[in-house]
Amino acid sequence: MSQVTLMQIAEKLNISVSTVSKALKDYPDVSDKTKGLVKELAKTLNYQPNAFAVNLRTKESKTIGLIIPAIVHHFFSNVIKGILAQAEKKGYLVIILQSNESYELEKKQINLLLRQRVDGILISIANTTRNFTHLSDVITQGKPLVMFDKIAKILECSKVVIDDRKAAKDATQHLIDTGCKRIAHFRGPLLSQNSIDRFLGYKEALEENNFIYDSSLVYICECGDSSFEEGKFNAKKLLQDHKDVDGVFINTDLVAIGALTAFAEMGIKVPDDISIVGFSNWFMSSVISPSLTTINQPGFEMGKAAFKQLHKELKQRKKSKTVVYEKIILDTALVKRDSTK
Amino acid sequence: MSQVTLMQIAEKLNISVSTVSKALKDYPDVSDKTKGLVKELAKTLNYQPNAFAVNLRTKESKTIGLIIPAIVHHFFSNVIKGILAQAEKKGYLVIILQSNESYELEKKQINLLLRQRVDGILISIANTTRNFTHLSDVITQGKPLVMFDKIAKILECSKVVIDDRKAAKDATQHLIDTGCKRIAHFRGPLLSQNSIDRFLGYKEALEENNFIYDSSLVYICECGDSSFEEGKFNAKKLLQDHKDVDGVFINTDLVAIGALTAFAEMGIKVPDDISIVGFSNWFMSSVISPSLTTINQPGFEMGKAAFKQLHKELKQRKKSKTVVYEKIILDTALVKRDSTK
DNA sequence: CTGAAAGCGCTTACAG
DNA sequence: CTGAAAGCGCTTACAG
Repeated sequence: MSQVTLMQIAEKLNISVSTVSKALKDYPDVSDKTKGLVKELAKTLNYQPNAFAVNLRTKESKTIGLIIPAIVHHFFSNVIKGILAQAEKKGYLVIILQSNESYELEKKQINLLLRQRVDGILISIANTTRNFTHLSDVITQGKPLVMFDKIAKILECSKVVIDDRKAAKDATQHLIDTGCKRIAHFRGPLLSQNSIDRFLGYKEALEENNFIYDSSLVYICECGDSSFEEGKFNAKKLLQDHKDVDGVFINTDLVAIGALTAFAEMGIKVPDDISIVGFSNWFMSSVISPSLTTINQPGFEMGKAAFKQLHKELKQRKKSKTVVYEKIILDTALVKRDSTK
Repeated sequence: MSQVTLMQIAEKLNISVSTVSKALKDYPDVSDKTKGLVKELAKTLNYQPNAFAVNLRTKESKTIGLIIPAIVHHFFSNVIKGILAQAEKKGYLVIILQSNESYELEKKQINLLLRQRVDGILISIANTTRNFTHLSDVITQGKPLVMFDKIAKILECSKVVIDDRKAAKDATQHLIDTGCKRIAHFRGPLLSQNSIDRFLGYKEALEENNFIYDSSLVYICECGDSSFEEGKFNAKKLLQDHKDVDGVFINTDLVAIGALTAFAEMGIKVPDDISIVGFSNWFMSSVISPSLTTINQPGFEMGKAAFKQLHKELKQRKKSKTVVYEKIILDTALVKRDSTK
């Protein structure tokens, strides 16, 4: 029923609490006989060390915090899965918070985690986050912080990312290789670092192939959030503005699927009239019709790598070694499907 | 840098630790002057109470555990979102674990959470869970447990669910109302409670409308996991076995989308040749073509309701009131789209 | 090989 | 109004 303590075991065995504690932890200076007795009784009483007391003594909780912009999101939920899988292996628990792409909330959540004394923090920052002092505070307090996917470039800490620019360049190059002559781009939120990098990759591909960059072909997300609706909206606008466009590279699969839907409604044939490449490789993209050519973004692997790096730093700090920040770049790949020729 | 303690504040102010503690918590028996001084200094030093010590004293951590079969899943990620939103409001943190539909893992995770001394547990059980002692242990230990969606009917605790049977009946009735004469059912895993209830709803609708129940029209999930592939597989099998089927009620949207894809590949027209109703209302179902008629399952609301109930029980226990278990049934609704006439 | 003691940082019943 | 003291349950350096 109520919780068994070291004290209770000690009393029943007529030995001291210290000896019980040491016996359970296999200290070499306890006799095998005592160890046997203690362990047996602990087992029959179903003794579980009180984590609160252990945490207070050892100053660590074997718990980390994770802040993520959105959970209902194919890519991010895969990242979470990767983090949980790896954390479980190493005996860590994960407290998850959703920032909802809000800087204010993110800041508050960092404080919550710090107050809870988590051992480290994993974060993918909100689109609206411009100020990073709440994050540098984490590092100043001596807690490891690892950023993934949506990172702050200027912050000194470990990061796990993909090469957005290169991936976007590959996507655009694929449109060029399959014969597109005039290629538009839906670029998502203006200030998101991923969006910026993907935009730059798009531009770079155009330049390398001697295409003229035309800023009127680049559509920004008006609504702030990269959504299905936005894809529909921009697709319609695109058709009004530019009748000659024959290819679009779209920032995110969800938006691409919105565009695909709008094109279908308007009788535009994909890929015959317009080719589309998305980004992320959501499951949905493989079952929509036409299925969507896209860039595979390895969410599960990213989650695993992020936790691994955090764990590495946790160990380095424990041994008072100098912590080495790393930037881990995961591979992306173009997944060719039916929305391109 | 390193953490400020009550002791440090007390020394700087030349008062006792007890007074500092009480001042910060606005005890009425501390002078306003002292309170002012303490609070001011606490603020400038950025004092944060050490959660480990507070937990040890108060025997609660304001943290709950959540075990869920899968995270990369539209419905469950919505539930998580609802839980986190509500937990945040009440000042609780949530440790999330994924059981992967494995009973063994689920059992281990319950123990992990118990050892961590979470204040309560929220769970949707694995399909493979037959034995519930790990769950009744939670209740025996005096910790509140609330189950949602995938519940164990025999366990005495609060539950938040939908009426799977009624919803399935509505789905089947819709097929009947739109003219289907011979209706198949893809029922998912044999032993999952939800699957059983949905199957019973299907059967009930048939009976009420004087349709003859034909068990050869019911397809079980062979692979154990309700997947896209399973939908494709069963759809093909269905066409081989029964040329006369003109409607299918499918257990889960993902499987239904698999079936939709297989039908498209084989030149079967939906809904002209066969009508389909899914279950869950995944986002995907609204963008696929033809869009899928389905049952809306309110994930976000379910998450909110589950946390609310847990919180209620937490408060009841704290006040030593008798805890009243509740069964909360949330409304579902048929969402008519293009896969039915 | 065993145990007494100190201490992690807080809360709260009690004394003054 | 303030403070000394006990205690939450554990860990570990130290003494014997």
